[in-house]
Amino acid sequence: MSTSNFYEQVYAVVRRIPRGQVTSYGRIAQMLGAPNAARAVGYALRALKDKEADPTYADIPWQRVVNNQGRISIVNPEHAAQEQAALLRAEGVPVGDDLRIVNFDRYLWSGLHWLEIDDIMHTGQDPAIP
DNA sequence: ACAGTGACAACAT
DNA sequence: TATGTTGCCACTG
Repeated sequence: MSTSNFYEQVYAVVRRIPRGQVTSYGRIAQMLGAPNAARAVGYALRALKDKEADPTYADIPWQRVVNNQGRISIVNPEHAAQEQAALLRAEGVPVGDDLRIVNFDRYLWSGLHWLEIDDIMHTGQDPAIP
C-alpha cells in the first residue's frame, strides 16, 4: 500500500498544473516544503505506473513535470520519453528533438503557495484526498 | 532496522 | 557546452 502522505501531496499538486503548462520536480518539492526532495517527487510519479489500474490516479497529468532544465527526464522504458513529448506537444507545449521544452520559462506554471496546498490537503477539495 | 533505488539538482571539472 | 560527482529524500524488501 502506498497511501503515503508525501505521494498524495505530490499528486494533489500535479493535478493542479494547467493544461499547456509545466513545472519541475524541484519546484514541486519546494511547494511541499521539502526543497531537497526533488528525487522523491520523481519517485512518486514513477510509482504511478503501478497504479494505472486504480481510477483514482488515472487523471494525473504527469507529463507536465520535467526537470529543472526543462527537459524530459525519463530514461526507461525507451518509448516513455517520446510518449511524454507527444502528450506535451498535443497540449501546445513545444518539445525539441533533444527532449527539451522550447522556451521553457514561457510555459512554466506559477505554482501553488503552501497555504493553498494546506487548504487542498485539509478541505477535501482534491478528489484523491477524501 | 538498514541498505538499495531512482522520471532530481547543484556543483565541479 | 558536456560529463562526472555528490548530497538528498521517501519508499521498498
